[in-house]
Amino acid sequence: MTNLLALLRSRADALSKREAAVALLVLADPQRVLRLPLDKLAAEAGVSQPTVIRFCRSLGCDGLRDFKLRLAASLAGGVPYVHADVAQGDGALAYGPKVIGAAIAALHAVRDKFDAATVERAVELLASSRQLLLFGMGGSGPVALDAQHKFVRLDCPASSTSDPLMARMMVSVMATTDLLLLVSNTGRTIPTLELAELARAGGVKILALTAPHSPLAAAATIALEIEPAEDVDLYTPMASRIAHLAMIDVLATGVALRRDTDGPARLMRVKDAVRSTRTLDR
Amino acid sequence: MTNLLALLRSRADALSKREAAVALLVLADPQRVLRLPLDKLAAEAGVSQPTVIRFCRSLGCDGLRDFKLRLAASLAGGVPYVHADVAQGDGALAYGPKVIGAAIAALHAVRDKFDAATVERAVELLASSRQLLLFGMGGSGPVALDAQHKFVRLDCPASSTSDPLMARMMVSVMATTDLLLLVSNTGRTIPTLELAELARAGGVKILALTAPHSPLAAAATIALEIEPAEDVDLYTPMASRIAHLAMIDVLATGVALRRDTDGPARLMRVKDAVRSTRTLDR
DNA sequence: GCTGGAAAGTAGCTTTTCTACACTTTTAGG
DNA sequence: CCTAAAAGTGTAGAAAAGCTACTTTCCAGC
Repeated sequence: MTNLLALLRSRADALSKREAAVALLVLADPQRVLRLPLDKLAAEAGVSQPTVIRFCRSLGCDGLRDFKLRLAASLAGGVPYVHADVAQGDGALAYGPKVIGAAIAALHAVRDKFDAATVERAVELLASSRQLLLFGMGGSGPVALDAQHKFVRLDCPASSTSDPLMARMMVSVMATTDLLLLVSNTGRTIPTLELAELARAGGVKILALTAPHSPLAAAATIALEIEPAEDVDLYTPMASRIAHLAMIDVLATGVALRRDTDGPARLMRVKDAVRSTRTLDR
Repeated sequence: MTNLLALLRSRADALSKREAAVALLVLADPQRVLRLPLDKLAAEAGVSQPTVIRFCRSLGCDGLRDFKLRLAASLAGGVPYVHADVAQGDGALAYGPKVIGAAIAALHAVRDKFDAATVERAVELLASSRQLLLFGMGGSGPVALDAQHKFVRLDCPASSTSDPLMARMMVSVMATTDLLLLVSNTGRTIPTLELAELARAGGVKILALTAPHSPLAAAATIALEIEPAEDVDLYTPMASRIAHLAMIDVLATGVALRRDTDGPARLMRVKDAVRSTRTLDR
């Protein structure tokens, strides 16, 4: 299901003269077209009713009804968050939704390219390892830390660090039943790659959350590949880091589900342990 | 323009018995409902045609036509990511998109409730402070760390910690031109609240990223409020944490734009500094 | 200028949606 | 416990919207 408006723009010249008149009307004010019935629509475009129907069919719709539904779907969310780069003059009202939109787009991309088989294997690996070491530098540091937080909640012994030296020490004493989870947006961060090498030498399995076709992806036992969305727009930093976090969520969920019998109870226990640090007064 | 499916879920109990039957049908298979005409729809739900119409009106729509258009809009993006709780038997193919969908929904919520005025003020505050201290505990720790990473990139001196004691020491020596950014999902974490108190006593301004109507929101100079989505579903942890991160992105973007003249150049410089840690081979 | 075919329009028909009104069930008050 | 109002639900038929068969118009190539 492609975006109808995008389709319309791209195929506008493949339409006949009168049909193009309808297209013009649609592009001018799509919201309005949704409310207009066939006869008014035809009148406004200066064409006959069947021409409007034919226009819909030319776009691959069943009829006007179907066309309107698809148009509504294309219009959802108000502002299309494709191609909405932040610009110099933007106020908060402009750049806020744009930045959030970029994050949403990144998540959509992850969902569309979601590779269930690989995730299953990754969860398998996570659930069966004795302990976890999480490592990420720079922007990936918080991601590793977040993952630690999640896995500890699920009763998987997990440590995280952003210090390459510390990480090397920890990896050097890891057993083959342990797992190293490496996070790197580019998959080309040298200390991370060196760490992967060290782990391989010691027979420690590696799960990588990184860019496809990167050196890190190649070095990993299992690679969860996420297309980096950086550098597209200087002002929309790190949309792909949100994608990484979402993937961590997915993994944690998978692990939680594997421990199915007492999984919920375990989570509850962790929640209870945290509760006493909260106040209830208003 | 709210999401119709979300609205339907929330107001499901305000409907009459027969109308609820229609609601059930819609929730069970929204895509199908779009294609069904009134009579079949009524038949499937086991109610009369006017009941279906009344159901639509109860939801604030003009009629069935309008209802369908809105439903189509709500469904845009393929899988309906409301009402998609992770269940025990789910495989990766099922829970993956659900978890990601929950994150997307959280971001949509942030975008819909986006308060530009407050963000403008927050950016103003951030841009004009001498230095920044970021604090968050538990799940908010990584968020604070991430924010530090972002603001340092933008040449705002920023530190972050999850250690309350350390934070207290740092706050006690902060000047009134400094800013304390507190992150707390619930807004009820006691150490965070105590830290806020300490800051207030010292005249240090507080920017809070937290739940609306929470004690922390009340204690802050400026509160960026984000509805916590936790506890709704045990297996979808921390969707609201992604919302927090997105808000950090927005703030960082705002600050970057304020430094408009040499903002891009500055960002470039940071990118260059990082580049030498990367390998290009392969 | 004629002809074949594509594009557009006319008019009427079907489907779909909606409304007016009647009946039933529930609720509140005496 | 009965009654009356109110809310909920259904029946039937009117109104609107969408669609199709067929006719007319336009245009390119012979």
